[in-house]
Amino acid sequence: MKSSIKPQYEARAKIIKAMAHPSRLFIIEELQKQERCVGELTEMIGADTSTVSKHLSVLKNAGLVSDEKRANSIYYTLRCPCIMDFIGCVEEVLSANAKEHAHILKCCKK
Amino acid sequence: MKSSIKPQYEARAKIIKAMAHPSRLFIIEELQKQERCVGELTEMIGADTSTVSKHLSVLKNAGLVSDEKRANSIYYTLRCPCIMDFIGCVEEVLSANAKEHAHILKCCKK
DNA sequence: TGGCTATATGGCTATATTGCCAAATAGCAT
DNA sequence: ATGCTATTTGGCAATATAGCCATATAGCCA
Repeated sequence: MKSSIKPQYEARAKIIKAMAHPSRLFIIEELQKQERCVGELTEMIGADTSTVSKHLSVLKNAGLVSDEKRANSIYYTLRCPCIMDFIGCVEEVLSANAKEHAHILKCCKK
Repeated sequence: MKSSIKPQYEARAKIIKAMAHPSRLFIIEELQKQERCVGELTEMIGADTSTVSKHLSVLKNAGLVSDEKRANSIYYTLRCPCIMDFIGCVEEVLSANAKEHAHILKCCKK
């Protein structure tokens, strides 16, 4: 890969990697509905607070969410709602995979 | 996170994780333009053939590409072009990040 | 068949990620 | 100031990923 374009792919990969975790996908989807503080997300996910906090810092570091201090909590917001379109595409892949799998099963059964 | 929906997030994360690597993003983008065999991609990326082959198997395993043997090469194709829309969204995030960074620099300079 | 080309796999090491606990920090309230 | 609540950070062990080399496999061709 030409070294001139490599950094661009690395930058993209960094963002995508930030989304590539079940809990972080959950957070993204939840924040698309409404802003949430760490405690709320922690309870929904059911992991240690420190774990959720670290997930949020990964998302923030990638620029996917932003945070705002209010009262004595920190509220997180999704910065780029277009990300949700992508989830739709991922679902398409999943259902295509499921369809193919069913097809293979059907063919082998006879 | 409710255990009933957890598998869904895991399935999505698996697909996204398959894309979360510079070389694999490069492959996805290249295959969107045209199908390619392992040797061609290997040369473009500039890594060991085995490395590229493993990247392709990750993408195939996630259902993102499919392969077809022809002559004495194996040609890979992108299965879900909608993935490219997502790259556009990632670019939006990147440029928003860059803009914010520039903004912060500007504010601190005075 | 035997050799050749293209691709995949096994094995290994280096590195990165995850998730918990414990401890630090920050801000509000008394 | 002191304590309380919310969040972050450091440290650690378990696991996963990346990339190379060497080796295996598969199909074409003489």
